[in-house]
Amino acid sequence: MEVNCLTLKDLINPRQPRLNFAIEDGENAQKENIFVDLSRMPPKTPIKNEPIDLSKQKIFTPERNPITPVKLVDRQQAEPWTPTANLKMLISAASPDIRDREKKKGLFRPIENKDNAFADSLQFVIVGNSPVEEFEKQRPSRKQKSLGLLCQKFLARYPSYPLSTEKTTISLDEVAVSLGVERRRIYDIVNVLESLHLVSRVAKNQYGWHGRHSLPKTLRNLQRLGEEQKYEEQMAYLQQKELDLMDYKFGERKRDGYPESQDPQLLDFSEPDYPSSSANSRKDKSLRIMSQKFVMLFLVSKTKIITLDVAAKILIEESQDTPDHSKFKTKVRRLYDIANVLTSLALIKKVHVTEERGRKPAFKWIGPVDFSSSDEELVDVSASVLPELKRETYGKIQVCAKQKLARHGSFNTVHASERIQRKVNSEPSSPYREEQGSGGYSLEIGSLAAVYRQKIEDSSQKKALASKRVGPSSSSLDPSVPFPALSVDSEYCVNPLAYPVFPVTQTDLQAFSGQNGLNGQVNVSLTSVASAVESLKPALLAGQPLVYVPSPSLFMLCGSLQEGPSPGSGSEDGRSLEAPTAAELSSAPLAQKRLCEERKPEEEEGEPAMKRQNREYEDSPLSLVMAKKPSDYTDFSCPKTLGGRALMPLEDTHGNGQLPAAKEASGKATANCFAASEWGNPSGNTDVEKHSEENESTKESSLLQYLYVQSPAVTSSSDPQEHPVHTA
DNA sequence: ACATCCCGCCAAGAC
DNA sequence: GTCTTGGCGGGATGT
Repeated sequence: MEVNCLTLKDLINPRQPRLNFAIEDGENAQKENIFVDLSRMPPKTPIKNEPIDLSKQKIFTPERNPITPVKLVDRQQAEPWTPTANLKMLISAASPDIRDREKKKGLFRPIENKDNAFADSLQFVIVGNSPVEEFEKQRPSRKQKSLGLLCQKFLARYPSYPLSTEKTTISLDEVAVSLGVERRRIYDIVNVLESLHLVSRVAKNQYGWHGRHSLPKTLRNLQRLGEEQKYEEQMAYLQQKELDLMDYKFGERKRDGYPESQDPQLLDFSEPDYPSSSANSRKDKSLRIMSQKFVMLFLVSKTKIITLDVAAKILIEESQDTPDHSKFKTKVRRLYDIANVLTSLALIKKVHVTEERGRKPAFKWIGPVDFSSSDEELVDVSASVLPELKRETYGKIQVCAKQKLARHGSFNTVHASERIQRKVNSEPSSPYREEQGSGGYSLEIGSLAAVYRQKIEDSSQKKALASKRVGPSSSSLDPSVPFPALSVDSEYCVNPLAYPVFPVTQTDLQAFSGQNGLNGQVNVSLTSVASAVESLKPALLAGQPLVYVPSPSLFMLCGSLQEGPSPGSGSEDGRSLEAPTAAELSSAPLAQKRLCEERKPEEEEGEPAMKRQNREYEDSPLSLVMAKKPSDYTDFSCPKTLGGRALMPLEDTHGNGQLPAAKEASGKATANCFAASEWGNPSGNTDVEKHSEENESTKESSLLQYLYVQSPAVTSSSDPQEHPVHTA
C-alpha cells in the first residue's frame, strides 16, 4: 500500500522499524483527534495533515488484526512504548526533530503520494532526509486531500465485486493509517458507502466490505422509496419555487405546488423511526440517511441532475430543521461530502446547471439507471422504514445464504436492530485483503474520477468538439427531461467527460489478477483513446434518438458500447448476445484493449484514474474472453431471486453451479458479469440513452433540451468539466 | 465574491 | 471514565 512508501521514508533513517513504530504508535496512539492536535502543536504550517503515522501501518500492514478492532493504542503498547511514551513524544514534538519526522510523515502520507502504492511490497527503504524538504515542496494542496480522492483510494483497496469467498474486513484504524488521514474522514466515507450497502459495520472499528454486488438492488430500493416519497415532485416544486424566490421553507413549498406532499412520509422516513434503529438519535439523521436520500433524488429525477441547493432544501425539510440559512449551509456542506464519495463511486459527476439566475453547482447521476431487475426482495418499505429495513432485509438474506454472522464478539456496539443488520451484512470474515498483496495496485484501482477528468480534459475537449459537430444529434437532449416544473434547469452543462469509471470491473479483475500479479493498470494515451472513441461513437449513436455523447472518455464509450443497445460489449455483459454489429463489437473491445495495453507502461501519480479506467476496459475485454454464458447475464440482469442476496450468494451460486474447479474462473466471470450489468451502464451515456428510451416523461420534457457540451476552453482548468450551455 | 470542503472540536453513545 | 462515532460549522483554499 501506499502506506509503505511513507513508512519507508519515515524509516529513512537508521531508525529501526520498530522504533519507528513505537514512536509513531505512540503518536498514533492518541486518538485521531488528539493526535491531530498534537501534530498541530508543532508548527502546523506545513505539516498539518499527517496525523497518522504510516510507518506503523506498514509494519503492521493491513492484515493485522482485522477482526478485532485494534486500537492504535494497543498496537503501540505492543511496542515498548507506554502511554507515557506518548506524552514524551508529545513533548518532544516541540523539538525540531519531531517536526521533521512529522513532516516526513506528511509527505509520505499515502494520500498525497499516490505513487506509493507499491511501497508495501518494498520493504523499508531508507531514504535520505530529503523527505522533509520534499514535504515542504509537496505540501499537499487541498485538492489532494479531498474526500473524493481519499475515497478513491479507499475504494481502490477493495474489489468492487469481491468473490463470495473473500470477506474483507475493514479496520477503520488501519485504513485511516494507511491512507494517512484521521479516522474522522474514514467515517465520512464509510457512512456513505454503508448507505449504499457497499460496506456494513461489523463491529467497533470494523466494517465488512461487500462491494457493489448489491448496489443495483440497493439503488432499486432507493428508487422505489424515492418514488414513494415523491421526491420528484418536491424537486419540481422547489425548482419552480426557486424561480420565484429563494425561500425553501418547507411549509410553503409543499402546499403550493404539490398538495400531495408526502412530507409526513419523508419525515418518517428520514428519521423518526426506523424500526431497526432504536433511537433515531443522531445516527438516524446521519450522513447515511442523507446519502440515501440524496441518491433517491437522483434516481427519481428524470433529468438525473440535481442541484445542491435543491437537495439541501429537500433534506432540510425532511429533517424539519428550521430552514434557517445556517442549516442550509451545513446541509450543503454535507452534501458536498456525500457527493464526493458518490463521485468517486462513479455514480454521479459534477455538472453545472445554468438557470436564469446563474450557474449553479449540480450533480448528474451517471450510475446505473435501470435496475430493471425486479426483486421482490425489496423492502416493502414503508418509506419510513426504508434504509434500515433494507439493510436488515438484505442482511437476512445474506445471512441465510451464509449463516455466519457474527461470531465476533464485536457486535455489541450496535443497536439491536442495527446489530442484526450489520452482523448479517458483514460477516466476521477473516480479513482478506487483496490489497495487501496488491499493495502496488491499490491506489490505481478504484475509479478516480477526479483525476481522470483532469487528465482527460484535453482529450475530452477534442471529443467534445467532435461531438458537437456531430451535432445536436449526437449531443443529445437529455432524454430525461425534467418535469415541466423543472424548466428552470433547462440548461445543464455537463461535462462530457464523464469519468465514470467502474471501479468494479477493475477491482474485480485486480482481485483476480492481482493475485496473479496482474495489474490491470494500463495507461492509454489520451489521444489514442480519443481516436478510438470517436471512431466508435458514430456507430453507437446512430440508432439512438437521443444520445448523450460523452465525448471525452473512452470509458464512456465503452460503457455505451457495452450497454448500449448496440454493440456487443455485450459479451461482457452477456447482454449482447445479439451482437449488434460484429464490427462494432469487435472493434470496440479491441480498441479498448489496445488502449489499455498502450498505457500500461506508464503509471503515474496523477494517473490512477486513468489506470483504473483502463483496467476497466481491460476487464471488459477480459470478460469477453472469459465469455460467460449468457445465462450469467440473465441472472444478473434479473436477479430473480433477488439482487439482494446478490453479493456473495450470487457468486457462490455460480460457483456452485459451475465446476468447482472452475470456481475461480466462474467467480470472476460472474463478477464481471455483474460489473457489466450493473455498471455497464455507469457511463452517463448509457443511462441517458436508456432513459430516453424508457422515459415517457421525456416527451414532456422534450420541450426542454439539454445539450451536453464540452467546454472548449476547459482544458486548462483543473476541472475542465462542463460549461454550461444554454440550449433551451 | 463565491464555491468547495478540509479540519477537527466536541457531544452522543457504546462500553 | 474511556473510546468510538459522527454532527457540525469555522474558516481556509480554489476559482
